[in-house]
Amino acid sequence: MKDDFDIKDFLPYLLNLAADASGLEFQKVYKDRYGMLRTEWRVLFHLGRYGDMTAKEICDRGRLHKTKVSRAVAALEVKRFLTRAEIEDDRRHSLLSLTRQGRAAFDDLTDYARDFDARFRENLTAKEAEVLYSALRQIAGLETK
Amino acid sequence: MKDDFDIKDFLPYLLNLAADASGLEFQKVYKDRYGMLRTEWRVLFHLGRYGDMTAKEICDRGRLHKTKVSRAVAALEVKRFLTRAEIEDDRRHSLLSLTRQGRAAFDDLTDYARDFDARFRENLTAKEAEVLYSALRQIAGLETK
DNA sequence: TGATATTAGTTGAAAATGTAACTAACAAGG
DNA sequence: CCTTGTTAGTTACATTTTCAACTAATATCA
Repeated sequence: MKDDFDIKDFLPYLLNLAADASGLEFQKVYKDRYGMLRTEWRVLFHLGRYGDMTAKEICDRGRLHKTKVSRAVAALEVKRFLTRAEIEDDRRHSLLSLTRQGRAAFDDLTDYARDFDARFRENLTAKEAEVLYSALRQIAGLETK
Repeated sequence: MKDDFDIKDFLPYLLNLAADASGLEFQKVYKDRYGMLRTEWRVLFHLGRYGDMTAKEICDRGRLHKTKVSRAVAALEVKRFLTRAEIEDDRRHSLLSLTRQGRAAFDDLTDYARDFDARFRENLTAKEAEVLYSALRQIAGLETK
């Protein structure tokens, strides 16, 4: 029959609902505690986890458009979560580093994220978690690692 | 160790990446073929699949905010994909119905969505698909059906 | 029945996002 | 060097989303 297809089984739709639902709780945390936007949290995370880098590197690693990163970096700078340092031999870009305050926020949010993820995994068997995460990575276009 | 947690394993992040990636191809279809926005497609789908209903019902079923639905309905009406009919005994709301054109767009897009989903499932075993879809439904807060 | 509350839907302003055009610095070939 | 092209990042503008306030219709209940 033709009308048996339901949007609730349509993968992109389901993924969107799940992404929205799962992100809500965490969003409240970085928003309420630090007044950050999603992109700001992502930029903060990349610097905290992988060390100082340029905006370009964040774009590439985080699959973020340069205008988004540019604005997030500017906002994080105003809020004193990061600083920029000119790079001597190429003044087109600069190296971004977390401030002490930025590092503290990163630690706090990362703790929260880790707990959140662990809590979620408790509802799954090891096998299920493996299937879920690996499928998501594949859909997201991340190498299966 | 403290720094072993990676954002790429963080569920909300992974879900967002996957949702974006999976939605891209389909977005092009409803956008290019029918000039629709995401919310417009969703509204169209609900009417096509579940029959005539009010904007309020679409909000509830689709978990959409009323302002989004209001604007989507207005846009779909302008494009002649749906019509409104006053409800006699309660003139606060009206019953929305697809036009012939709206129905045709629904059929076309639904065919596409069904194929898309089938194509994706080909990469998974039955067991894997079951785990993935059921986990997503759970995260999304949909009853396990 | 008349005051108050609730519901469906709309509208306007503010915030966020996406797109394209732009600047400044460097690179490369002649 | 000097024209042309590329790269990093910013800015401006249009489109979307979000939030709060609003209107109109109905419900509630003293």
